[in-house]
Amino acid sequence: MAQPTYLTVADQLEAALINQPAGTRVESEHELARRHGVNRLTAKAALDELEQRHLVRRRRGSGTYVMHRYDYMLGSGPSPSWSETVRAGGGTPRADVVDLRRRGDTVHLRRLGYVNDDKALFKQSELAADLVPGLREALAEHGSLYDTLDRGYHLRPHRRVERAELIRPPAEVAERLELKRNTEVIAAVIRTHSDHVGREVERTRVWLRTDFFRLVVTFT
Amino acid sequence: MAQPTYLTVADQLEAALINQPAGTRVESEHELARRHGVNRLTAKAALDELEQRHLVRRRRGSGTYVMHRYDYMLGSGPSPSWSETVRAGGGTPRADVVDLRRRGDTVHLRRLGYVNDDKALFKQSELAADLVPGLREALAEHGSLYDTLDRGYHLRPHRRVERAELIRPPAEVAERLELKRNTEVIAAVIRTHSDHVGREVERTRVWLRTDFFRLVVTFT
DNA sequence: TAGTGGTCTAGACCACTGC
DNA sequence: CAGTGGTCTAGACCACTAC
Repeated sequence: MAQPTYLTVADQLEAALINQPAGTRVESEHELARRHGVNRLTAKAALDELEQRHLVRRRRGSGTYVMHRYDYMLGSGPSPSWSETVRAGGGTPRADVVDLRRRGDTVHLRRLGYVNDDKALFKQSELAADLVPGLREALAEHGSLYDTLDRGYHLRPHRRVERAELIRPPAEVAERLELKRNTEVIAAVIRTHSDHVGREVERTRVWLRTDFFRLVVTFT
Repeated sequence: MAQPTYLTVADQLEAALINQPAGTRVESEHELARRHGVNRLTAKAALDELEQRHLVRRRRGSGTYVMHRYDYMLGSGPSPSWSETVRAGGGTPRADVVDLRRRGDTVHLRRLGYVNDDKALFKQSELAADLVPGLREALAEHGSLYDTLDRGYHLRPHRRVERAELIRPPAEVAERLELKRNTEVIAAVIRTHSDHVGREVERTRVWLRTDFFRLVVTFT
């Protein structure tokens, strides 16, 4: 054959899945193997191939599911927040506070971002404590940090990206995002200035799983 | 065991390779399997793991070799060219003209970039024909396109990145870079303005293999 | 030609998930 | 509990590379 069996199976499956909504169940390794009359390892190779193409996600004990990927847009100008992008693409974003504590003049905030209830990103922010009293409650009310600074504290926030890159994640991030050993993440550093009080409000580092997000950078 | 065998083998091998120069030969699947008393597929899984971590490169019929990865830096300010980065990291960059033809007012240029004689990137440029007469010879003399515009034509070139992203490559690029089906590439669009003649000189699209380069974006 | 990695089979046991 | 994907074995044939 011109092409290995597992790639033929993968391509055929990709064509069948191309218009399926995210979360759709894909047939199991055993079913796929039986249907194509191949060994289970060959069927597994096909599904692993689709996972590497970021088209499906595989979970031990559960199954294989169709994935959608969202563009994480960064730019020298204003760019949409990750949650806006996810919502625009038909997904459901959510963010949970993992840790929030004050040390001196700074509030340290850690949050986990979810896409359709799957862990997708981790954010670590340092905020000027005097500008954000009662942050936990304000976050719970407004959801995104940007919206909280904007509508909760009326700070007229202005985001500025400092750096973005692909890296092998630090141990804590890998653990938090339940990453396999060999996967990279998108890492970005973002500063937010308040046009209202004329000071920097916060500095955020964010790490995003590359199977949920695709990095797109634009310069004006 | 707390960890699968192939990951233990991979981690042990990674530790042994961490300070080896690029191009160093790694033991074969058969040797690795014999030395650890495991099946060849388990040894293969370990080496594939290291390949996914971008630490080695595997070639059928030849062997497994230590890889080095270079940062591809892009920014709103001036950033080093890929060849500078490679040279600074101890590698040897080279670029070959694949195709060069004139259509109307525009010169279409296609080049392949090599790192230590391995195909690593593909560039496609459109230049203002009147500004670069005898381009082929000038390129052969100066090497990099930027240097050619600068020292060959004295155009005082000024590079500006327009967009950078990670994508599944177009078919032609995948073929030119000999990519496996599932790998993404760094894609960027760069425009060069001539401060000397006050016009745009060229527009380049470049695609880089992610096993040779790591995308790093900085904003000033 | 000898050695490499790529693919494939037919089994097996396991950890984990969801009901 | 049944079903899922993760790992592992012991084989085999093949395409390709380097000498």
